[in-house]
Amino acid sequence: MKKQWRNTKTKEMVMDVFCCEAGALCHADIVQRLAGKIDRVTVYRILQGFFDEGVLHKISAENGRTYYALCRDCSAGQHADNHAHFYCMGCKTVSCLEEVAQLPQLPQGYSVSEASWFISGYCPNCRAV
Amino acid sequence: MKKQWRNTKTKEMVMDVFCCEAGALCHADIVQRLAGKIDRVTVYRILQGFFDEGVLHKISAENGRTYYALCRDCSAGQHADNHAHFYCMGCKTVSCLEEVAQLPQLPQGYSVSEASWFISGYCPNCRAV
DNA sequence: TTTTTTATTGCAACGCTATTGCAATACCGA
DNA sequence: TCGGTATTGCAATAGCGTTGCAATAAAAAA
Repeated sequence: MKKQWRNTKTKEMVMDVFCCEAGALCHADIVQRLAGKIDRVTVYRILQGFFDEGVLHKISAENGRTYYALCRDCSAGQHADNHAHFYCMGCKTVSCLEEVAQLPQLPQGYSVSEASWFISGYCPNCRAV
Repeated sequence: MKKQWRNTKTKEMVMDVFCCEAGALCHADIVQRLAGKIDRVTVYRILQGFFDEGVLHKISAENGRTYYALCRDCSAGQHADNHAHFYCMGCKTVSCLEEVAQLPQLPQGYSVSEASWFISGYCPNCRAV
């Protein structure tokens, strides 16, 4: 049986952080922005919860950290996380590249459950400097 | 100044493991196969060393672990690691899909330093079961 | 071959990200 | 308002990887 979802102040705070931010955020980002207000373990659980609800999507970065970003183009129920994610080595941020989306063409016999496309480099801003 | 590369028994053992294996291996895989013969820290350093030499390429899996695989299609000096990597949820192995290779088409202004394409699902063997 | 130089190894301790158990607290429906 | 239960905070633990250092061994020099 699925757990009942409950709205709480802590969840609201975390969601606010995401709404004020353009890119993707990792656990440490959230904790830092809400320093002293929420326990770090709670942040882990809330992020996982939002992910389970389909509100955030999850991005495993090369640095071992997990980033989360608001789902924008996800149609009701369907979780469309098939776009690329970009890590800028200049400003050290992770962002979604909605434009870069591609489903892989696998050899015969394979079945795909998830695909992630992770790119690192410099974003237009940092490259110019 | 670059360090001098030295051939040792331990490195040979690690390389043998890769040569006997089709897919990619993570640190724990190597340690397990060489249980009691090499220290775990040494394995980390040897893997990093082989990577620096361009003999192995590195794969960051979604599970947070780092896998390594022999470079096969890499022409001299050039490290061509632009193919996709596949994690089979059945046999829990990581393999290289040399056939699935694609350079990302990024929006104007971005510069790419690295790109990784990670797919999980079921391989032909495990799917059939 | 013997000596010298220095890369490499093993061991112990540490760092970072994330998870689990549990008692106390706060939501939400009745 | 009340009661069941999801949620929170705290402490402890787990997993993967790194660092420091003394001892060892490979390759170059004598």
